[in-house]
Amino acid sequence: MEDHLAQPPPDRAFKCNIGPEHEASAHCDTCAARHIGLCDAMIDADLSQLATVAHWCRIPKGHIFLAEGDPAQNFFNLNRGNAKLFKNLPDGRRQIVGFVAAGDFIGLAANNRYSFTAEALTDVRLCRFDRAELRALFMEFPILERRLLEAASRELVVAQAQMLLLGRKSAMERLATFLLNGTTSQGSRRNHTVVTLPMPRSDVADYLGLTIETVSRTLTTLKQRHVIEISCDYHISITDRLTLTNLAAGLS
Amino acid sequence: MEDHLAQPPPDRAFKCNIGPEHEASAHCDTCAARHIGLCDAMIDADLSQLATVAHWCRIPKGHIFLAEGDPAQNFFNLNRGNAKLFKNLPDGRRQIVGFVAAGDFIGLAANNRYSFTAEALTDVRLCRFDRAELRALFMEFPILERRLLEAASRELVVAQAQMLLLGRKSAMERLATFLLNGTTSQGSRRNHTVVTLPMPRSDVADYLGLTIETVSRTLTTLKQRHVIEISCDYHISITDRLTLTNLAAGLS
DNA sequence: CGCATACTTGAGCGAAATCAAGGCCTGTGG
DNA sequence: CCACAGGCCTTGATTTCGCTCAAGTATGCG
Repeated sequence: MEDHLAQPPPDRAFKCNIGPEHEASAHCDTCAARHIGLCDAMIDADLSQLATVAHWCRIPKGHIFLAEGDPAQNFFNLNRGNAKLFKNLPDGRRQIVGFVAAGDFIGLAANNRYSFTAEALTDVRLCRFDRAELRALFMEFPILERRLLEAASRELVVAQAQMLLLGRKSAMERLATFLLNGTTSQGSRRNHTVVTLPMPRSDVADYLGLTIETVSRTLTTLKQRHVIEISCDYHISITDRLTLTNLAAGLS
Repeated sequence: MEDHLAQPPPDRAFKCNIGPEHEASAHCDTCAARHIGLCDAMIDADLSQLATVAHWCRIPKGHIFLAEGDPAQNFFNLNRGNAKLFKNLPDGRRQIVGFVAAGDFIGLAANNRYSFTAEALTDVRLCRFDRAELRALFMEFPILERRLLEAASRELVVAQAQMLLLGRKSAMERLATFLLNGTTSQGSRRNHTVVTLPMPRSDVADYLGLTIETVSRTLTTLKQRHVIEISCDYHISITDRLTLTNLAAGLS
């Protein structure tokens, strides 16, 4: 009956990797320019100014680089790889609140302290921005703020769709929705679209508010109904998109 | 088996109330200045410029003033009253993604089209801003964008907490969390805090991803355990905050 | 080879949904 | 004034979907 709530997750010793000792060496100009999504807007501006506040770092797979409750000092832009963002309950239950891919920002949803923990799903490269320094830069390049506002708006839309999923959809509807979402970003041809999951079943379960057993059983059912095919655990091909779409909306 | 998804909700005829015919009459200077939360920041600026793009309107209780799927042309700041924001599934299942009170923005979570429907819980007064006009104003007052970014960040934090609730918490934990959240904004003294719910049980259920029966049963249990007292349906007083806090975290 | 990790499958259970009935309040109309 | 209808809430009985517990299988690695 002890209070686990305020405790940091177990294996965040790695956090030192984005501490001062690793970052003084190399500012990431290309990353800063390319991945903060401002190439076009700042084409005439002095990009070196942005580069001065951007520091790159690499996070190995499985490591936590940002913990719920920590002071929100940094702001990240994921450059390469995938990461998951999650919240925990004292007894270990976990909810993944989002997955991030290349180009995504991490830390928008932070005022004083981070509201979630971030863990690398693959080896990850990211740009770190000090929030205070970035804020100073906002003065000079207000367009920066606009981009972040747009990103936050998109995240809010996604979050609301996820609330509908978690609050009202059945296990089958959740899986169908999840699989379809995985295709939109990766060339959505009619049929035989391949969804690549960069995460194990346990993360799918924690994202959809289910258990791994239910995820597994539901995927098996979809397989038996010839809606999907599972080549290996991380590659699922959609063979009947129409049925999957109907299932996602709860129409069958 | 028809497609209800794209259809607007039934009773949004009222939307005309925020159409051109009602708004030419009175620009809401005080509202624009006071409620966009910029008094301090724009103290030296020409507030009339903001007022030129702000139009007030009144929405009677129960009416929908913004529908999921509609082009996101406007942006609102709620001035008085309460509203609920929700998403529907084709078969009628509903998820409330948020409640808004005085001072809150509506429409941050919109890129091209609104991602939810908004309905007045009480008589509502709000400021409407045309997004295009507002965007022009951003050029002059970049601080505006900063405020919106901060608001969006806060909303994201709340949304993520709600995902944890919907995905992983039990009915009792959901209700306890909900009641406690209701107190933070309204003077949270130790005990005997009164939570005023501006919405019926059905909305609580739709917000927490439960049925009205489960909400009712759970509240009854809390009453029987002397954790809360229900004077009337819309006024719940918390008599044992410690127990409620433990219940919210799943500790008992 | 043994072990660990991840996934699948089955049996049984339980929390919340569903179905159904009844109470309480408000407003309306005879 | 009462009768009645319609919301809204509560309570009870039953069902069900997904969870828990428990094997069992496949794959990768030292």
